[in-house]
Amino acid sequence: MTRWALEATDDGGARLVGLSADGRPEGPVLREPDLAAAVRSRPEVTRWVWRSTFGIYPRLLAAGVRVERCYDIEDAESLLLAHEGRLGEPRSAAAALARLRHAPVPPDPPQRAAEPGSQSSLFEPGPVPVSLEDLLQVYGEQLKRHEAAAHPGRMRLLTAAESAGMLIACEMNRSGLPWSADVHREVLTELLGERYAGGGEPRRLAELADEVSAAFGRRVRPDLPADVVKAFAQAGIRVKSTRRWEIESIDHPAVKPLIEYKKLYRIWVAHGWSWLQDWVREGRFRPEYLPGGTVTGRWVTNGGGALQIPKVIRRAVVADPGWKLVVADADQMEPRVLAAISRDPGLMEVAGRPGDLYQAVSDKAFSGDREMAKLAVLGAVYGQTSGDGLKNLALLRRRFPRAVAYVDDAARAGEEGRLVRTWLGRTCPPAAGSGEAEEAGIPQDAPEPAAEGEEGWVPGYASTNTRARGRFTRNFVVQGSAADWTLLVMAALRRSMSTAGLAAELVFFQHDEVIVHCPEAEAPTVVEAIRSAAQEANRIAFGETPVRFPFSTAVVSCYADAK
DNA sequence: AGTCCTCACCGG
DNA sequence: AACTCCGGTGAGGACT
Repeated sequence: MTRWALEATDDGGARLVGLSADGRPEGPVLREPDLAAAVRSRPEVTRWVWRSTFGIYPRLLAAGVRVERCYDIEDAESLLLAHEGRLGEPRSAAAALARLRHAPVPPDPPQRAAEPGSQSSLFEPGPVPVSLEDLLQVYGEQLKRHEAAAHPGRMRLLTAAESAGMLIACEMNRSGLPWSADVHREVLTELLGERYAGGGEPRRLAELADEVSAAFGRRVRPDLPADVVKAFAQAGIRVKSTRRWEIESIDHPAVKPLIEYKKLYRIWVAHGWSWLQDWVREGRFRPEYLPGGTVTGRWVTNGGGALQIPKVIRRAVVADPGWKLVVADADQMEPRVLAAISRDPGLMEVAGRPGDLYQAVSDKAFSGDREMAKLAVLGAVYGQTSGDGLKNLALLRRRFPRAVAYVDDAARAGEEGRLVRTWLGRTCPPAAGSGEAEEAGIPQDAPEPAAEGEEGWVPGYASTNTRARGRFTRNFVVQGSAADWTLLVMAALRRSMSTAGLAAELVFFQHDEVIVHCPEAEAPTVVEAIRSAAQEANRIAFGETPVRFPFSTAVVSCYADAK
């Protein structure tokens, strides 16, 4: 393993130095005039240590230089701070350095929102410059902090994996997802009808709005929930909201066109012609991926809604001529992850059988009722607390006691305000008094309300917010450990495709699903690479267990044909 | 005019 | 049968 530290200078050059095994500089800091050339001329370097992947790697990619591995100091700082339970401390390299020197800690620079078509990074370099020498102080300290983690080996794996994720995200941000604007427009016209001049609703939406109004006997705007609720009330039907699941069972002539309107309206506003205009250039949709953008470690995208592409719009994702899309998604990832992290013997055995996992669970505990088994498993993971879920959960607990105890423990830890960690050590911050955690989407304890006041409050039981936090941490250990695992899969897949010298590129990633764009001849190799990456990630993350992580793969020209 | 909130949909 | 977990998105409207 050859490691070098790298800093981009303002004039397009680089300062860089080789590192010893313990992360200390070996020899003098070199100065080179060209950043990309400095990296390209050192193919023996297997890991580049730098302040921020998003701050430097896009420049290398633009010059045609890819790197094998990296270590992202600011990302590692985030993960380490969370692991140490230090919620809300600034994560920048400058802040880390200031803490090291007991100096005033600068706040993080604000995040900039993505603009359509922009190639810029989410995190601009901070306002406080940090020299390469200072950066290496922070790096050395971070290496020590890994050793103080609950499981040092897993923590090292976590920061390495997420650094790999940063490389992959930059590469995907650059390559983009193959997108046929012509097919997209065909789909839109088919669904929505022609657009009227002036940018108003397309024909089909206008017709549906008229049908809704006719059914109510007065002018109703279907895109205004308050208007719809009022219209139903005047028709003698009380509804609390206009959500589809609430109104679809109502016997009223307005319901059918209303539901159709909502579905199409959504496509029009979120993935219509203006989306196409904003986000698709030269046959590629380029969202900005951000690894670890959520508390659980799932990625988010910034702009373009790449993780919410409606199924009907997937017809627009079309491979280049002579190329294919390899679409792969992990089968029942979350219960398999629960088996691996809880080490429940029964669930591991079930997750090691070939074939459908929910069927296997149902054969073992639910007399062959697959739907019931699936609901029970998902209920355990999501914290379902009512209805048939509870009854099914009892059955699940009898057959798979360790698995259910694992998520129950996570829920209790969350309710008690303790730190909760994924398998690799990504940490859910404890409940805190400030509003900071709540802004990050983590349910927080609130002051206990008066006993008489709150509906459903029972003396001696946890408050609504505490229970919400329990559900959150219950889900966190499974969803977050699954995110750990997929990160390792992505890293292994990227490396094996690169080692094999393929032209194949990762072009899409969505929680448990990945798309590789490759020349047709490479497709079988890519399919096999995905299979072995899943195996490798399984072994590295969880060690030797009977649990299997199969992927369903499809080699297609169009994403919509994958399922 | 700009900011924040609610609603309801999309995806996993 | 109910709408539990994690997010992004845009429109409309209330507010400053």
